[in-house]
Amino acid sequence: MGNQMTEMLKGTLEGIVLAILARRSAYGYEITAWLRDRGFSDIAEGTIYALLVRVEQRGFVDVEKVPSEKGPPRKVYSLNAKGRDQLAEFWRTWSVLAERIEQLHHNDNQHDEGA
Amino acid sequence: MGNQMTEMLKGTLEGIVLAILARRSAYGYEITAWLRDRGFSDIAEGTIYALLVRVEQRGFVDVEKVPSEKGPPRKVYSLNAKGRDQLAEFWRTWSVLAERIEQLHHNDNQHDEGA
DNA sequence: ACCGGTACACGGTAACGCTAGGTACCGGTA
DNA sequence: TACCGGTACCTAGCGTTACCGTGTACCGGT
Repeated sequence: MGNQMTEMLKGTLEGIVLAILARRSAYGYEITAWLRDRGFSDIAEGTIYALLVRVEQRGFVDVEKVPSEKGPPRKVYSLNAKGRDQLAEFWRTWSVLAERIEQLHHNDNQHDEGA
Repeated sequence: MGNQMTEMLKGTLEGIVLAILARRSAYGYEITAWLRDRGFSDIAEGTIYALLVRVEQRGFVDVEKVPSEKGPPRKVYSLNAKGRDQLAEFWRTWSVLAERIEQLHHNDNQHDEGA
C-alpha cells in the first residue's frame, strides 16, 4: 500500500505479530493470511518471514516444525515468557506514543476541522 | 531513549512535526525544544533538522529566514497547502493503524490482564 | 579572551519493511 | 505425461528513517 503506512509499520509490525502469537500459536503463511483478511494493509509475505526469523533469534518465540498435508512442513511459532515481556514493553511504548499523538490530533482538529 | 520508541517514531515523527507546524510556524531549534518539553522522548536535534530538510524538499512547507538577536538566523517553516494535504493523509493512515492495533490490544488484555 | 546558549548542518550507522525473485510439496486437469 | 495453481518457506538487495557525533557560526556575559 501507501508509503505512509509502510513507514508507520516500522516498529509496530513486530508488536502486531507478537500480539497475534499471544492469542495462539501460528505459522508464517497463516499470519500473512490473517493480516490480509483483517485488511492490515498489503503486508508482503517476505516481510513476515523475515520478522519471524528476527523474533526467533531474539528468543521471543519457540518454534516447532509440523508436517502439512498440503505442502512443505509448517514452522509453528509460540510466544514464550521473554516474548510476553517484549509484548508488554511494546504496549507500554505504544500507549505513550499514541496518547501524545492523539493530543496533537485533537489540538489540530480544533482549529482546522473538516479541512 | 529505548530502541522500541525509536523504531516506532519512524513514519510518525514527520506527521508529528507537520502537526506542530499546523498550529503555528516554527524553526528547528524551537521544535526540538518543544518536543523535549512535552516529554516526546529524547529526540535528537539532528533528526529534526534532517526531517525539516526532507519536508521542505517535498514541498510541504515554506521557509523564511528570520534574523535572531541571540545567534544565527532562524529558518522558520510554515505548513502550506500541500503540507496540509500530507498531514490529513497522515491522520487517515494513523487512524487506520491505531484502530486496528487497539483492537489487538483489547483482545490481548482479555486473556492476559495485568501479567 | 573565554564560555555557554542559540541555531543550523553533515556523514556514517543500524533497523526495518518492500521488491522480486527462488525452492519445494501436492492435487487436479488437459 | 505435462502443466498449473495453491501451500509454505527463504533470501538478496534496496530505499527510507532516526540516531550519533561532530562541526560551524553568531552572540552576550564575565
